[in-house]
Amino acid sequence: MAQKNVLKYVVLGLLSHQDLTGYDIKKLFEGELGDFWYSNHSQIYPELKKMVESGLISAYDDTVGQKMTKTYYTIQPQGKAELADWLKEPLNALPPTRDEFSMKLYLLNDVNDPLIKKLFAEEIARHEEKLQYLQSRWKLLFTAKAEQKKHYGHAMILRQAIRREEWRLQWLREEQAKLEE
Amino acid sequence: MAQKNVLKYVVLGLLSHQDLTGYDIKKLFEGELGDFWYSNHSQIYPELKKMVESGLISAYDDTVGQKMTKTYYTIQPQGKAELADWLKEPLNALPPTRDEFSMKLYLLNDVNDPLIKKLFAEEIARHEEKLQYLQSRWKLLFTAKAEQKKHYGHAMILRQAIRREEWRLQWLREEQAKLEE
DNA sequence: AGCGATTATGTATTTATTTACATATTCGCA
DNA sequence: TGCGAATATGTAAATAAATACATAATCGCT
Repeated sequence: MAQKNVLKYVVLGLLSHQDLTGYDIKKLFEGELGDFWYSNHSQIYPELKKMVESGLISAYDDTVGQKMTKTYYTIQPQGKAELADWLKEPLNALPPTRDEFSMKLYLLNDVNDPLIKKLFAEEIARHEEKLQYLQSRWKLLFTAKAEQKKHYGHAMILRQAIRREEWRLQWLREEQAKLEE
Repeated sequence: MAQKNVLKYVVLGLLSHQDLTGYDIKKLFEGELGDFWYSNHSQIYPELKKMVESGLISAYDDTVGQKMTKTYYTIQPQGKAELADWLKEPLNALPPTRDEFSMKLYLLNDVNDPLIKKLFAEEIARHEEKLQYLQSRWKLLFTAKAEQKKHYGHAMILRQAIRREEWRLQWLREEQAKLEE
C-alpha cells in the first residue's frame, strides 16, 4: 500500500485553494510540486472520478475552442472536512528507504573496486542536476521576498529540498575525496 | 513498477557473500540493511523461488532440531554474471520523492496555523528517534576501526544515513525557530 | 513440563504505481 | 494553412509492495 491513499488528500489540498482540472494537477506534479509528491495522470483521473462519486468534490465542464471540454473540480464540504481531518492526524510511519545507489555501494564493499568511483561520479552528476533545477525554481518563484511570505509552506519545502541536495552532494564529495587517498 | 525488480539484485548481492535463508534476508532488511533497502517476507520468499527456477541461485536444506528444515540459497554462475552486469549498469532514474510531511506543510501554507508547529514537533521527534537508532548501530558495528575497512561500503552508507538525519534535523530546527519569531 | 518469543516458510488479497495503449482538440508559429 | 507541440482525458495491463491470513517447530526460560 505504501501510502494509505495520500493522493486523495493531496488532491483535496490542491482543490481547497482553487478549482483545477486533472491536467492542471498533472502539471503541478510535473512542476513545482514534483519534488514532494508525484502521481501519473493514469492515477489522477480515476482518483478524481472516485472522489466525485463519494461526494468529496464536484465537477463542471468548461469549453475550450470549438468542441474541446475540460473538467474542473470543486471541493465540497465533505471534502473540506476530510482534508482537515487528515491534516490534524499524525504522520504515517516513514516509508522504508530504498536507495539503489547505497545498495550498490554496500554490495561493492571493496574500496579498490573501480566501479565505486564510477558510481560516485554518476550519483554526483544527477544530484548536481537536481540542485540546479531546484535553485532555478527558487529564483523564479521566490526572488521577491513578498512571495516567500505569501506561499510560506511552499518556500519552506523548496528551501528544504535545496538543502537536502547540497548536503547530499557535500557527503558524496567527502567520500569521493577519501577514495582518492 | 517503481524499481525494475531491484530486489532480485539485492538478493544476488547478499548471496554473493554467503549462503542465506529467506529468513536471514528478512532479518537483514529488518536490521542493518533496513535503512537502504527493505522488502516484506511475502515478497522475499516468492522471489527466491523464481530465482531458483531461472537458475540464478540454487537451494539446499538444513535441519534444525528434530524436524524443522530451513532452506539456504547459493548463488550460481549465472547469478554472479547478472549481478556483475547490474553493478556495472548506470543507476535507474531517481524515484519520485513522496514526502507526506512536506506535502502537509505545503498545503497548510499559513504561517500562523497552529498545526504547523505540531507537524514540526512530530517530524523532529521521529527523526531524532531514527538518528539515535543509527548512531547506536554505528557504535555497535564500527567502533573498531578495523571493521570500517573490512566493511567499507556498509560503513560509508551508515555514515551517510546518520548525516542525512543530522541535516534534516538541523533544517527542521531552523525552520521551527523561525516560526517562533 | 509448559509457555511465550523467535525462527522459519509460505499464500492470498488488496492497493499503489508504472508503463503502455488510445484518442481528439487547440495553440503557436512559420 | 499546415504542422508539431501542448492541452486534455481516459483505459488496460503489468509490476511492486503492503497487509492479512496461515502453519509449525524450536529456543530460552521458569
